[in-house]
Amino acid sequence: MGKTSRKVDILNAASKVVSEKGIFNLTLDATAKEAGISKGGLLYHYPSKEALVQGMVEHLANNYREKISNNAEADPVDKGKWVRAYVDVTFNQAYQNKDMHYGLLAAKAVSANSLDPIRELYSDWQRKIEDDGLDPIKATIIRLATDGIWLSELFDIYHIEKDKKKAVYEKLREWANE
Amino acid sequence: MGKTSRKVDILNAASKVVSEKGIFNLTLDATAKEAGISKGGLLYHYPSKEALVQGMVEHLANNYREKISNNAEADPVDKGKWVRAYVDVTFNQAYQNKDMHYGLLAAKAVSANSLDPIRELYSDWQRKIEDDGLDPIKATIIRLATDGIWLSELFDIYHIEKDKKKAVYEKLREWANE
DNA sequence: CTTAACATACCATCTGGACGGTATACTTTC
DNA sequence: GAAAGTATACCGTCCAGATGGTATGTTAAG
Repeated sequence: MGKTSRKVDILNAASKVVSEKGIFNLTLDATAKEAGISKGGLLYHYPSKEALVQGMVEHLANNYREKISNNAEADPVDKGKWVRAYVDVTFNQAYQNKDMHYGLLAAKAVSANSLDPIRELYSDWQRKIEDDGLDPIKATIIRLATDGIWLSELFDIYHIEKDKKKAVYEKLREWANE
Repeated sequence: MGKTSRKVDILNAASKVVSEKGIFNLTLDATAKEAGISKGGLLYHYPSKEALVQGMVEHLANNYREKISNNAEADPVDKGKWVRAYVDVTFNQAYQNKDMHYGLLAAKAVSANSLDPIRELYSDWQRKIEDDGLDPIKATIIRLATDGIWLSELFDIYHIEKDKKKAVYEKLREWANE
């Protein structure tokens, strides 16, 4: 538990508030209380609610970019490495804390352009996935299916059993190696 | 343009508010104004905001259930008909008005259990899709990829070009016929 | 005349955020 | 090296406006 910066503390607190109490209760007061500081202190770091949400989105976008990037670069095989990285990270590394979920929801709720960092991230990935040496349509489908898993967890819509999730994962991985 | 019931008018108005101004501005006042009635009138039909959102969710769940059901029943081939219905409706019929999007967002924002009708719907579909005569894992992947398309439109995260979307659609359809 | 379908007026509460202060650390000046 | 100035990181209070919901009309239909 090294010392994290106060800014990151605040972002984590905001995520926690969204996760526990929903978007409508993501208030400055609640976030400040969760982060253990006052509202004034919070507003010092993020001068408005929109700035706070912006901070959440940028933080998680950077996290994901780095994770997937690291994964792809560590892959010894070039062909399909971005697709595999996308699948692996989403299935196995993305959900310890559900930052991405809550950040996305908050961003969608707050304003249209607060999602811009995510848009950029996705365009980038999509380009890499299409240019990954696999059939672009099949690669896109692998990616979309991965997003589908993600959607179901985001909205908590239906629970896919562990075994089935694993089978899906393995099939997608298999396709990403062809 | 037939006369729709006032209740449905209100639900459409609520959807429109969410689409144009975001979840945070889905207020009773705004919904009433959009529906052309007073707040008192709105509260006569939906006695609370939660009831209003509940109404949105149930309405769209019924719509979708019916659409997919009709599609599947009209399919002359039994094997894979639910998968095809799911793909077809999501790709081609679901987005004229984005009810599902806004209803889902509103429900997720308002309370956990307001998503229950959607959960039920999805469990139902998943069961049918797995028991559709295709390889269950492949059928699930087709379904997840379809959901992925849906996610990208819901969050307006990245725009998939028309041609590519069509190619994805055709590949998924092809798989649904194997 | 009764009931359904609204409208109007009003209220208690909450929220974003502006603001004035405080304590501490760092920098510059003499 | 001490005093003065300045920047950083917070705190606690206050307020205007928005919001959900209630209470009380009013009107039209049957």
